[in-house]
Amino acid sequence: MIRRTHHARDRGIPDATVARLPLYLRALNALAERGTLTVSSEELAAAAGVNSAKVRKDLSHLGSYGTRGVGYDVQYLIYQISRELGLTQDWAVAIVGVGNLGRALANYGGFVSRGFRIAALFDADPAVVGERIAGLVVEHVDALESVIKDRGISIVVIATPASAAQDVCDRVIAAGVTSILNFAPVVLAVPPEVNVRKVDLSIELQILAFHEQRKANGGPIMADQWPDEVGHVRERSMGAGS
Amino acid sequence: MIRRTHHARDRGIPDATVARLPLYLRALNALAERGTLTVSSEELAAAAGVNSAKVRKDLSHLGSYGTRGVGYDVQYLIYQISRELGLTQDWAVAIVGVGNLGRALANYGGFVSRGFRIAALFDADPAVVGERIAGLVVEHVDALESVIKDRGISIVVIATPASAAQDVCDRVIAAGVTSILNFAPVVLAVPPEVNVRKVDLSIELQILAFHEQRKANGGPIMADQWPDEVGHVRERSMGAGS
DNA sequence: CGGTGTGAAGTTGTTCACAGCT
DNA sequence: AGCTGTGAACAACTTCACACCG
Repeated sequence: MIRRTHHARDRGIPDATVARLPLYLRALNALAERGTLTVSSEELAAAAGVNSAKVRKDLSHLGSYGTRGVGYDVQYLIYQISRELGLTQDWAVAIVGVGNLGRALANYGGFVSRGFRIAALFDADPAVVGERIAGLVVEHVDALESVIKDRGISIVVIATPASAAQDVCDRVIAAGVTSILNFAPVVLAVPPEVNVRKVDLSIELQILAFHEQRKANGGPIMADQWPDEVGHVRERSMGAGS
Repeated sequence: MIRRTHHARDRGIPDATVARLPLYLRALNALAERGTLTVSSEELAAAAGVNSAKVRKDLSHLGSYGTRGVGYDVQYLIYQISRELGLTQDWAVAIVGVGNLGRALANYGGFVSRGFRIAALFDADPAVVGERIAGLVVEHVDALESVIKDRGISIVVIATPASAAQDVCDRVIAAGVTSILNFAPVVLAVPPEVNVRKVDLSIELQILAFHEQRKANGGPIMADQWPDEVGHVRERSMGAGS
């Protein structure tokens, strides 16, 4: 299936490590701004909220960029991580779906700050098309394919309603996009070479609720029954043949 | 012994499983709406985008709710997962920071749909305080503590600028909140009994960029040097030896 | 038969602890 | 002395494969 094992060159960076590199990068940028020149794994770990052994192992996957007895050169490490993440080039990003969330994303400074440039906004609603947001004119989603090709867009953010997401997804993939950030609450079906990351607000809340509930009722086992009026019995209800 | 599974009884559901339950729940709701009565692990797996063995193992952590040879009763499973996640009660949620993102969250229907009720909006900007959004009047952040207590708010969403996030975090924790969903791009420092989940838009993009870059340059090793000359000559290999 | 529930094997990620470099 | 880099132990998660049941 999805195996990312090419006979390991230096380039076999574990997913878990990749997910933490942006965190280190942010911490390093903060340190750099304060004029810090070098940082130990211990300090970087504290700033990123992880364990120091993890920092050292993560960074060792990029190469030996530290100095024993001293630590890591902040600027050098920023450069190496940026390069590894591909942030030394800039990426043209399109946002599809300019509702509340799409607008928030378009106006979100954090995107632009590193390597990412929002190059197009799309919506299907004629009332929204033509509107100017964050310096861009919203285009009709009909133009998706041509704009993606013309502007070299390589990452697409889907911020449409759930019902439109799969269709948009299919179209951008057909247009050659292989990296998608999906905010719609659906599981997108994509071919294996396409990379999808998902951000789902309500799932995050549900996970919090789980832990909150567990904290609340110290552990007693709750009644394992339906509310009475439902009157459900396990063995039934599937009797009907097709 | 920093063991997450402290004195838990048989209800020790793995984190990875908890994170997938909302996914199953959504898939099951979709099935229920189409009138489906039972579902096999294979079908549910397809709908949730995971492997079927994973579905069975995940569900087995909740109890034996399937029927061999048949599958799972959709309604019954919806109820059990909802109960496990704590969605049979409803949770009062506050959003702090009513910028673009905060507004989008306040208006996002997905929250309200299951168990979550947005009970307060806060901002520090006097120009925003008093504004009516999604049926709620934005309150000044000064009222944070009292409103949290009065309305029984148990989950707080932080959608402030990075600079304000830690302060807001400290205050809501002091007011008794132990579940936080953080959208600000900072690592929040919290005591161990507090649960923080983080959603970071720019980190997701950076992870995508990493994979996109790797796809682009099939595998050749790139120049491993500073643009200028920093003179770090790479000298690797000879790793093990002990 | 068809499909769940689950030991066991396999994989990935985390943490420890220390050798070895600066 | 101090701190990195890393084998090795450990822990978590995933997948397999099959006994068992309806």
